[in-house]
Amino acid sequence: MQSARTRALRGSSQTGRRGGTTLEPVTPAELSAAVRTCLAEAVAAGDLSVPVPDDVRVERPRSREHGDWATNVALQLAKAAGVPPRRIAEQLAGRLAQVAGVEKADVAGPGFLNITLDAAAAGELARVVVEAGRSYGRIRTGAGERINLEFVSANPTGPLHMGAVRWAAVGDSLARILAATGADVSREYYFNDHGAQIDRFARSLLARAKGEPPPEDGYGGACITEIADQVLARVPDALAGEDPQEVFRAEGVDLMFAEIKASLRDFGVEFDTYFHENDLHDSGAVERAIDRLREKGNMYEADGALWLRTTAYGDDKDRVVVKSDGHAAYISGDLAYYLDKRERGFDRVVIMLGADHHGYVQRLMAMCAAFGDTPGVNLEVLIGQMVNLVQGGEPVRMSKRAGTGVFIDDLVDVVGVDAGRYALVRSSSDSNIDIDLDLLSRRSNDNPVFYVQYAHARSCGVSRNARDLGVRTDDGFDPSLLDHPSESALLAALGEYPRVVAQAAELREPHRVARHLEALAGSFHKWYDQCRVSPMGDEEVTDTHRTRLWLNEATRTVLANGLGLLGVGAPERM
RNA sequence: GCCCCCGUAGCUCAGGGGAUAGAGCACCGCCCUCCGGAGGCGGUGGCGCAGGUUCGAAUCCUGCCGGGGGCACCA
Repeated sequence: MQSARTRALRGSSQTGRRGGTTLEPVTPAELSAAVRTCLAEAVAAGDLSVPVPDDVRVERPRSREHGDWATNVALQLAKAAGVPPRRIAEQLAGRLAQVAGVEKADVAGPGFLNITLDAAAAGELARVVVEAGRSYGRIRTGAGERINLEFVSANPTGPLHMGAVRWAAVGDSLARILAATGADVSREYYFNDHGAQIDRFARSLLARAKGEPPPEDGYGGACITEIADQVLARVPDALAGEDPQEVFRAEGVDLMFAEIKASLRDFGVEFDTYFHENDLHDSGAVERAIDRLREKGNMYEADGALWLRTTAYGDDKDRVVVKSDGHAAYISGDLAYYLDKRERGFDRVVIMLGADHHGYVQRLMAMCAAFGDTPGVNLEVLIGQMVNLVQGGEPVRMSKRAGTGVFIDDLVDVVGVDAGRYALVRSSSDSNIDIDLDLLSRRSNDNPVFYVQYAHARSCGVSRNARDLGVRTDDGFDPSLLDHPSESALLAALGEYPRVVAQAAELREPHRVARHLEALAGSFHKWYDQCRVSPMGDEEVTDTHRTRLWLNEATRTVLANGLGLLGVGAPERM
């Protein structure tokens, strides 16, 4: 009987399993659809009178005893329908048990529906994953969206400190995840080369070149010395010219920017566009944005300054756009920049900012509305919390002014790109995170990236070994043989992966991918410990070996795809 | 004073209303006769406090306490 089922599955696969009308539910999404269909049938048959939800959540229960998958849909519907939850669940259970591939459906507790798939249906997922390969986990939930994702955008007055590095890791990963949902994503760096802090930077360089102490409001540190020296090397008579500060400004910003770009590239982060703030002021874009807002009736003059009426859109006070001295205020650049992005065709303008800028969110949203756009849709501002440096349990103060702190290249030098990126991306951006300098300097392996990377390397090793011993995936795939509890758990983790990607994209939370990979790696290590892929000694190669090799390949695929979304390498050996 | 984020195991952090709250590190004890022990198994140990909503709250709401970050005609 089992072999008949297996043959049927193989047959259906060859004729295009995914195109069939009587699909066995293999992925959680398919199972969810099956539950919904059963519900609709029960309603149509008059056995139940409840609204049928568009989406039924099917989840992996915490405990194995509760089956492979579970849904609380009966509990959700009970109140509105005025029907006891267990009765709804019982109706569903009866119908669901008839669905091909479902071994049993049990009602538990107040009205949970616990579903157990037969091993063949669950194991079929291994084939789905392997055949999809790199595209497993690439979904279509974001198809058609044009997203401009701006992140880092640090001022070119020094190297990138840990806070900026966090956004480099998180932003780049988010871009990869959004792209995996089918969205057209453009990475952008707003290069702030206009305004007073650049003047301070220039004065600081000039002072250092002259051997004078840094200006009161200026920057210090080794970096300033380096840049000043490089400017002098590039322009030997920089101090002799008519406007030495201008030379140091232009050359210094140029050098600093090149250094930042190089560091980011070494960190695996490349931007599609580096946008210079100066261009907005030079091109007349600022004036155009102001004109646009004036047409909308949102500008007014008072006290010799030009104001944007942001209070009309939820801000707590109006904002000065052109100061009474005639200079453009900082926000003027943001007005023009936002308009520019929209005119370049982006539906969604997403900006990642550190918590020290959160007070700016309200006026940005007001600005978006003042243009006639919809805040939260056309403009989204993601606020991430700060990185704290800790040494010996004590906080370490960072100061850009003084040139102290830990910078991107320091991190890469000490722990490498993979461990650095992973450590920064595995936590929610809503949390402050602590980076312990002692841990970094000890080069210890307690970064969970190794746990995940090792799982990938191990699966590569398993694959190499099995193939050396003559195990092939060409034939012999019999998913009903994947019936060990550790295989069921591993298959479940593989099956959840696409939804994790979708959720990470929707919530803009890349850490969910990292956490899921850790869970997947855990399931894999357990499986490895309990189920051999390669034959032992002079043992014959059987379908069990071959089928397990499929599962091994499927795991390796998902680990590699997931690490790819984090911008972390998936080594074949460690 | 007002606004945002956080408070979960000794430490660093997960847990977008669900069943017995998890992982890594640290600590204790096991597993090397075969696919890599950077692993597996077992143990110790926790939701800041008080109310509320709910059949059900770490999760949602309110207040308090504690930590972090903000509240410019600075950028």
